[in-house]
Amino acid sequence: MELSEQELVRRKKLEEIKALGIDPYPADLFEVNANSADILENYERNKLDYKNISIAGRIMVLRPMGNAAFAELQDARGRIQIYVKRDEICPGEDKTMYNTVFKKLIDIGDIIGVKGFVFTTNSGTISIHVTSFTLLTKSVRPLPVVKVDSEGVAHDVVTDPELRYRQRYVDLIINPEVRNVFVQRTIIINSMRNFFNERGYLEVETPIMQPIPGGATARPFITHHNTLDIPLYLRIANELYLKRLIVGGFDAVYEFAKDFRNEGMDRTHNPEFTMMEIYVAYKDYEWMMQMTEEMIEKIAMDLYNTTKVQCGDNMLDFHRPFKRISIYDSIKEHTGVDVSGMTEEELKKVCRDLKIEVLPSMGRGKLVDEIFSTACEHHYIQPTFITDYPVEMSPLTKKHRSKPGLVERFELMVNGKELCNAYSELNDPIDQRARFEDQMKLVEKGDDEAMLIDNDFLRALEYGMPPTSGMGMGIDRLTMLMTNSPSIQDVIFFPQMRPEKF
RNA sequence: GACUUCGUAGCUCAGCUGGUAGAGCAAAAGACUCUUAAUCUUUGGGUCGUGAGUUCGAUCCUCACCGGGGUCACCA
Repeated sequence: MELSEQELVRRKKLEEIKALGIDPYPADLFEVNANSADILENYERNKLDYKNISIAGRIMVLRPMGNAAFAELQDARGRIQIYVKRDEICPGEDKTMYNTVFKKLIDIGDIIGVKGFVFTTNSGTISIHVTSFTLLTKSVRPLPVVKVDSEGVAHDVVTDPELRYRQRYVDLIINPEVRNVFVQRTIIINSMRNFFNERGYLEVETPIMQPIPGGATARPFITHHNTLDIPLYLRIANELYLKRLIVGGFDAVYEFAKDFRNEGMDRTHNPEFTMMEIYVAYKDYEWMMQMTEEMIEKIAMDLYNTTKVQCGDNMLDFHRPFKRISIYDSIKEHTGVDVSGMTEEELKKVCRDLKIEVLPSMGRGKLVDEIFSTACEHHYIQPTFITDYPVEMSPLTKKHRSKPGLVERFELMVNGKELCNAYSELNDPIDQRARFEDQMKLVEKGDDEAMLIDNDFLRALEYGMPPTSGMGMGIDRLTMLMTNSPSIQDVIFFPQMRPEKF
């Protein structure tokens, strides 16, 4: 690997630092008793508390001016200006620490610790007057420099997605709003977790490697266990395992699950993604709809203290209750066609009229799903529950209590996209076996994503699962909505990419 | 997987109907003890993504490949 001019210079500085007897990567802890945000917020009110502070961070800007210098230090909470005066840090005859170490050997990107006191400069900037500093880490690779002018306009912002996603650490250092998106992601997850825990629901963990990939229709990743000498699949969902736990007697379980689907990647799909699934016994999908809207409203409040969230050009409002419409009514509303009583052939004609490609492997359920996706889905900007799907596209869902041919299922649409999927869970083991067998027929027709029979799951249902409602929500997509991020890559720290060549 | 578009200094970007490249920041040397996109003087830094072809000559045109983005397909 050939080094650039600047990398060579920094390595040379590293040697000079060592030659001066300074360890560029010291082992000693550096005691920190302050942070940038706290100082900027509270110094004016509480000046006495900031006479003797110790703070550490990365140097982002250097403004040397002869025998004094200003610099900006970035810590986990923000940035603060420091003021380094030669005769202050070098009170004696030996001015090496300032003239050589600080002015010549310290670079943008280096991590230092400083001790001193807070003051306000003549031009009104709260700053740290440094009395001593310690090099904590020498950086040997030049950091992209983004400068912000007095009007707050950033210059030379690094927007190159390749650099941002491959070197997320750099993205996080130089683009402060990126950190915030990920902090908000964690707030969302914590908000959800608190919501469930307050209700006494149990957070659990279930297998990621599964012998039969079930609970969803998707192509799985396959791996191999050497000792057992069997194929194992990375889970596409954890639904069937959580339901086994309901059979086992837990009355409410949930899991934030990493799921894996071996399919295309785009702005809304990453091969590994996070899904929250929850199952609550003795409830139905009507109850689950209410819980879902309550939970999402709370998440918005926890994030922004309002139910209104800007997302692209749309102002979303998560104020309860959300609108509800059945999938057939929705199709009727947006196409003028009543598909509720149609046969497979009639549905295929509707698809062709809407210029939807019809494949032989498509059954009734798939056709209705295609019609809805094409003609209706994008209309639902404000949160809307779509309810009562055809039985053919919902093999794990209980048949509707009053509408023949339908199941008790809802999906929540927001900003024209599906955000969650939920239903009254099918707990009739005989019916469940028949549904699996129908899925096998789809497999024979060429549908390589249809579900496989899970005999152990059926055995569990035979022991009896109480009436249960379950719901799954895409955490990445929820975070995209809530943080106004147009790409899933902006809400996953390390999105999947083709390996880089070095 | 298909189509489309992009790849020039550490970073952000110019450039050329084809004559082997410029700026700002960053870097180096010097000046400067309240700067804040600090300023001033000087200097260095590039096999123009990789490979092939066309041409007297390619960063520019053609093809292939590598990597990224977008649209579509598949899906959540």
